[in-house]
Amino acid sequence: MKIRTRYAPSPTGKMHVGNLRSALYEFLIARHAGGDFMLRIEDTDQERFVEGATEIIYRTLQTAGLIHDEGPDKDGGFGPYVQSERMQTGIYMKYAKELVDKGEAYYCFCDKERLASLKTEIMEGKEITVYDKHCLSLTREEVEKNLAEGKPYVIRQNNPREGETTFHDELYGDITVKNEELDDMILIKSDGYPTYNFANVIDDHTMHITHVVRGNEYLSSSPKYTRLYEAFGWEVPTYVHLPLITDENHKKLSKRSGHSSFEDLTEQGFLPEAVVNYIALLGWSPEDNREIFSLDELIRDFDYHRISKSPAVFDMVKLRWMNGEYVKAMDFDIFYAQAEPYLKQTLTKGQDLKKIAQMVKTRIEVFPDIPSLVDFFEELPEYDAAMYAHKKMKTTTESALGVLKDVLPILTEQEDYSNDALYQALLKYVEEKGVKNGYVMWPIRTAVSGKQMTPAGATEIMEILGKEESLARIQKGITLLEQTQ
RNA sequence: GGCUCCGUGGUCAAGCGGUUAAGACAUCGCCCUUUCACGGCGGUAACACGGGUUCGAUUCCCGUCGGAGUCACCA
Repeated sequence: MKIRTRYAPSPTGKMHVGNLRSALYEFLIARHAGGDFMLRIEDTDQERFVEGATEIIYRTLQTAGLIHDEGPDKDGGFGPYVQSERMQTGIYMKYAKELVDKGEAYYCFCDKERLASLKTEIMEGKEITVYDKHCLSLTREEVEKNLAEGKPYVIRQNNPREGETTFHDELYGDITVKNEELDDMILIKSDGYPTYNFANVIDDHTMHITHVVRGNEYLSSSPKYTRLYEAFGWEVPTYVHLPLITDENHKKLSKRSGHSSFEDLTEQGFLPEAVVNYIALLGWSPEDNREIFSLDELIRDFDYHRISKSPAVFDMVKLRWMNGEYVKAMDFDIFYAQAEPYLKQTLTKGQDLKKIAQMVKTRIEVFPDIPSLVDFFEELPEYDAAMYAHKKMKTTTESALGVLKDVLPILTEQEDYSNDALYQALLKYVEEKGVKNGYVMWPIRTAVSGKQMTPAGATEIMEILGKEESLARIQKGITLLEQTQ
C-alpha cells in the first residue's frame, strides 16, 4: 500500500523548528517510500486564526524544500484540504451524528457555569475538569426538545468507564490506558466546528492517511483517537510519535515562549538547507556517521525506525557550526551574492570586496558575522596598546615599537603593495634580524587592523588597505606605543 | 496531583547480552609554510541509583529517583 502522510498545521503564526521537523519527517517518511505527502490546513479555531499565517506555512515549506504532493493548492482528489471548507460539506456533523446513533457519542447542553463547577483540582495553575456524563442520561425526547428550542450544544465522545484501550506506536510500542482515564472529549463545538481531535480523525481516515506522524505531546490523547476509530469500525492508522524538541531548559519549544521560528532563523542568516539538515538530526540518526545531508540524501537514507524516543535540545551553537559548513561548501559566486550586502554595510571606500569575501568565507558561520569581522578595513578601531604584547610571539610593547619603527622606512620605500611583495620585503627584515616571523608580523598586523583577530595576515591586510592607509596606521601605532612607554 | 513517555559525556548521538562504550558540536592542549581563524593531531568528559534474570549486563525485568508531556468548546 502506498504510504500517505500529512502535515496538518493550524494557521496561528510562524512555524517553529518543532513544527518544521514534524513536517520534515512526514515528508521524508512518505518520499523515502515513494509515497505522498499532503498539506492540510486545520483552521477550526476561529479565535486563534492569524491573518497571513497560511501564507507563512506555504512559504516555509517552500523554502525548506518540503514540496507537498497534495494540498489546498494541489488537488489530489481528496479535497477540500482546508478544514473550514470541509466543514461546509457537513462531513464532520454527519460522522458525529453517526456516532450519536451508535451510542458512541451524545449531545451535551451543559453551560460554562456547570462545567466550571465540575473543576476538581487546581494543579500548577491548571484546572482539571473531568466531565461527569451528565447529559448522557438525557432521554431522546429531552434532547429533541432542547435541540428544537435552539439550545446551544456540543457533541461529546462517549467513552466507556471500564476496561482499557491499547494502541500501537511504531516507536513507543504498545501503550495501554484505563478507559476511566478517558474524558468524554468534545467532538463538535457549540459553534458547529469540529474540534481538532475529531476533525483529525475524520480527515485522516477519509483522506486515506496511512501513517499519522506527529509530536509526542499527542501520545497521551491517542487512546481517545483510537477509541474513535474503533467506534467507527475504521482501521487505525500507523502511528509514529516524534520525540519533542526542547529549549536549553529542556522545555518544549513553543510559539508562545518566543522560540525561534524558521523565519527568524533565516532572517538571522541561517541557510534553509542547514536548518533542515540540523533538525533532521535532532531525533534521527543515519546508520553511518555522516552529518551533512542534502534533502535528497535524507530522502534516500531516512528510515523512520531509527527515530529516537528521547527529547532533544535545540542547540544553536551546533546549528551555527553546521551553517558554517554549508557556507564553506558554497560556490563562491553564490556566496558572494549573499555576502555582498553585508560587506557593503560597513565597507564604503571601494575596497576589493571580492578579495575580502574570499578571506571571510571560511571564517564565518552565518552571514551577519561579516560586518564585525571586516569593519577594520573601513576604519581603524580604537585599540589598547597592550594588544601588542603577545607571550607566544615573544613581543612586548617595547619590542613592537622597535619593529614598527624599523619597518616604517621599509614600507615607505616599498612601491609594490601586493601581498607577495610585501611579504618578501618583510621576510627579508625578519632574516636580517634573525627573529621569528611572528615577532614582526604580530605588531604589524595589530597596527594595521587594531584587532585581536582578523580574517587575514598582516600583508594581506595591507594589500587591501593600500600604501597610504597602511603607513598611516603604522604611524598611528608608533604614536600610541610611544605614549604608553 | 492523575495518567503517559523518556533517562549513554555540557549538547546531539551510535550501541540493540561479552566493545579499550563510536562519532559530531562545545571545551582544553599541541602542531602548522605569518598572529586569530582555517586545517591537522591529541586530551578532559557518559551508561541516574538499587534490586533481580544471566556464566556475563549500558543493553532484559521490577522498583526508586530525576526530567518531560498531557489533563480546554487550542491545536
